[in-house]
Amino acid sequence: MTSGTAASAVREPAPAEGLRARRRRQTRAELHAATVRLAREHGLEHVTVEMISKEAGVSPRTFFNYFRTKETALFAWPGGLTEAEAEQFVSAPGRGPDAVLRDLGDVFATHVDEMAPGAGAFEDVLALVEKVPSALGAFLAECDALERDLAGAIARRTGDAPDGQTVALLAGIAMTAVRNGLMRWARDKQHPDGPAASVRDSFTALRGLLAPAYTPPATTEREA
Amino acid sequence: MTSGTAASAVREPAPAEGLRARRRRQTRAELHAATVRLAREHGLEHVTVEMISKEAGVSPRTFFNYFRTKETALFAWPGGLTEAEAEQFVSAPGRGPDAVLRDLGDVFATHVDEMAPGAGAFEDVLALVEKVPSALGAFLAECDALERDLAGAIARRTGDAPDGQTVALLAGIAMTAVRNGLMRWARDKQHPDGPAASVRDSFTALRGLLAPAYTPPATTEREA
DNA sequence: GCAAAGATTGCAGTGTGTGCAAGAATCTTC
DNA sequence: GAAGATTCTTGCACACACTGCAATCTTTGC
Repeated sequence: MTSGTAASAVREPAPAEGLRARRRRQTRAELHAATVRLAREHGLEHVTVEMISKEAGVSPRTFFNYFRTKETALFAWPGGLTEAEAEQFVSAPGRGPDAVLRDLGDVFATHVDEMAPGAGAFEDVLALVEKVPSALGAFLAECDALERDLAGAIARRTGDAPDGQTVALLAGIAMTAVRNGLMRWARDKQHPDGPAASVRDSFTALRGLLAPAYTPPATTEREA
Repeated sequence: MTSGTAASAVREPAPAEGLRARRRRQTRAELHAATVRLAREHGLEHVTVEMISKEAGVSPRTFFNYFRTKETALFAWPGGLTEAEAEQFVSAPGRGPDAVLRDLGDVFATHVDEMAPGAGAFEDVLALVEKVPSALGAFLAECDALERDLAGAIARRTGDAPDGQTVALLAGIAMTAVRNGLMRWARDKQHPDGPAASVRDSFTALRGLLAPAYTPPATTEREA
């Protein structure tokens, strides 16, 4: 898959991404995939870095050029949101908490959707997070990094200082909803529609919880 | 410090706590203290389990009978709230989100206050959490455990199911405020009153954020 | 082409974390 | 109080995680 057939420059003049960067991205993805696959099969505690790197076709030493630990290799989602996702969110109208949370629900729902195409591996990773303490720590650290990114985006949208208290709290609350949605889905599988629906559900519940006076109008509708 | 002078049984009939449990609790505390002290002095990455155990007067092997890793030894706060704290919170009046969050602010403010008597070590540990990735993971995992405990208490108070969505979200939001208060205090040292005041502040900001229609009475001195 | 920059790898070495079994301290029961 | 059951400590051995260094090879920029 994705192999051979060096496509002659038809539509891809490789603008800023050299061959080097491409390969690097690829081996990283391969290491991640190998980690998840093996953890799924044998349980993370019985998977060694040696196995992973062999499975991915690189040396054990190389593994550590890509991931600090076995656990961090479980999570491949990029450091934060896409350029596009962030831009869309930032430039959306409304800067009150409710509007921000509404849009964040959308953003993360689509984000999760794109992130879990097969969803098979995603599911297993989340199950692992609940089971293995070290995996939990890595997962939460990853969430924390995402939260910081998120705070930046929120600040850009509301015009607040990036390190302000309000911004940080909003980001934290949003990530709480994301985690809640993901974990509930992984545990109860109560949303056959997939994790994205579960995340969206958590955001809805969150907004309902926060402003009982408001009771936002049935979601769905975009405010001008 | 804390050495010698085996106090003859004057006022301590040791009702339900045997000598064994007492010693166990003590060496645990000593290992924790040694870890923090050494990490503060040399930086966590340069502290080995061997150093810690030597400092605490036990064998390296014994260290692992108490803590799974070096990092977890940084955090000594017990698994959750005190019996008393929990009881008081559970039986307080009001079961809406705002009332719950208000009381949780109080609970955690006092909890943090009791936890950080000297506050010297506490401060360093939080600074470490921001600096060392592995420490961050351990810290967040610890917070997660506390969050689960908290969910139980909230459920007892509101009468909801302990694993319900609303309960989980409330607990997550509350822990977000706690973390925010602690980290902001450790970073900016903007609250000379100590971490408890900072945590309280975060809860106030959170409640103000959630229900803008409410605008809880006063308590805010400053605005961003 | 050629030189700078970057990636992979082997090797050696430190440190983490676990299973096991022997020994010492504490608790139980009579 | 003394024997016996628990529990804690510790040393030992071992697998594995992770790092620094230096050699080698590939990509890149000129």
